Amino acid sequence: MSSTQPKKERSTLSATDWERKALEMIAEQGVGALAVEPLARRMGITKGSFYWHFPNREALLEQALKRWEDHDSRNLNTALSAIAEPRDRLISFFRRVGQERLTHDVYSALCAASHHNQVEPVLERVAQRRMQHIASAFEELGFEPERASHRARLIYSVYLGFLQLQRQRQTPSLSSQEFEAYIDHVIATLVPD
Amino acid sequence: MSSTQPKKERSTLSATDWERKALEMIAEQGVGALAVEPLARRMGITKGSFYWHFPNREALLEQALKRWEDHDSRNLNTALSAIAEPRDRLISFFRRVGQERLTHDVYSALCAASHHNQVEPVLERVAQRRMQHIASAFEELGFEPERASHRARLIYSVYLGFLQLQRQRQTPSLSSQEFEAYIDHVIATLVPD
DNA sequence: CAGATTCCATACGCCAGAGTATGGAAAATC
DNA sequence: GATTTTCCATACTCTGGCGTATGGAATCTG
Repeated sequence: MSSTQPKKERSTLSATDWERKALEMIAEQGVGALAVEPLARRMGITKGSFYWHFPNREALLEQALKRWEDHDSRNLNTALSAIAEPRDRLISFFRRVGQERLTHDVYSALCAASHHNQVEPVLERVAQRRMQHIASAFEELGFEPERASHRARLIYSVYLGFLQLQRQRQTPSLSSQEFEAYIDHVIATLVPD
Repeated sequence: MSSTQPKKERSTLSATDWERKALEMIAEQGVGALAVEPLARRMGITKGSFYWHFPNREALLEQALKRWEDHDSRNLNTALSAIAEPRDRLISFFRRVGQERLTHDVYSALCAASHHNQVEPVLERVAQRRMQHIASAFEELGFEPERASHRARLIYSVYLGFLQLQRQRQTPSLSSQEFEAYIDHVIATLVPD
């Protein structure tokens, strides 16, 4: 499928096409399932193409992870600058769990592969950035630094645990009102009025 | 089968020996790394032995998981009956994170493999039991059922998120006072006085 | 002590995925 | 329009783990 729209008849693939599909596979089946031949099959092509664009499997994963991390990082910054009120920022953090499905699924899959050499540093940076984001919101709310960082770690743990329960299919569907009630309880418990 | 200690010179292996080593491997390297030949090498033996005790790899994993789950289930019940005061039960839940290292590491590894066919049902049952345990403690504290189950889910998420951060080596060492301060914050925030 | 049983070693066949080598068709370039 | 470049197909080799087949030594049993 031509992602751009010049009249190409042979519709050739680019490296970023591979990276995007790679992220899809990671989201659906995990990092371990990201194999060259299955991925090629899924794209209706053979691995001859793959090894023209990438030196090896490792390079693909590297690029895909970078792409994902960059996207996530930008997301965080725009979300941070969009909402002035720190309390609203925190609330939006919880409510945002339902949005950006692919991004969250990828993150969830990465968490499940946290021991992987290439995944580990990515997870570390992302978690650090996000927790920092939350902690500074609490500082704006008047928490002293240590207390703010504790609360940030606590809240981020809640998020990670939620992803885990979601992987286990032990969480109410995101659109249900059972879910809404739970979120309300979380906010009431963890975000000061 | 004498798993007792009669004077045996040839020191033959039993199925439970394999299961125990399997749990060690899972704890250290994850479910995916539980392979027959590497496991046999690790035990200083060949897989000829393995396939005498088990029909296949799947059976080993099944047995090992059952062993782990039974152990965990007993642990929960004794912990439940040992402490009368519900508030103390909750606090002990958090403080217990440092103990029973192997059991926790196994659970953490299982979480990382939550999509695995054989692992999934185990995780589901274990999480259900534990959350139920927490929820009933909150009911004893006067929470109405829905609120109690919400709080239980929240607390269990904190625990799961903690395990995740631990896998990422982004958690202060369990013996540090930084960790103690964090635990205190968690208890103060989530457990009513 | 002869035979049966238990436990393990060795040697195989099988399969999936990684990476390589090479060729070829289409498109771009001159 | 001839050549070069781009992109992909095909056909290999190689590696690691699964499962099987068979034999052999130790141990138990009658």
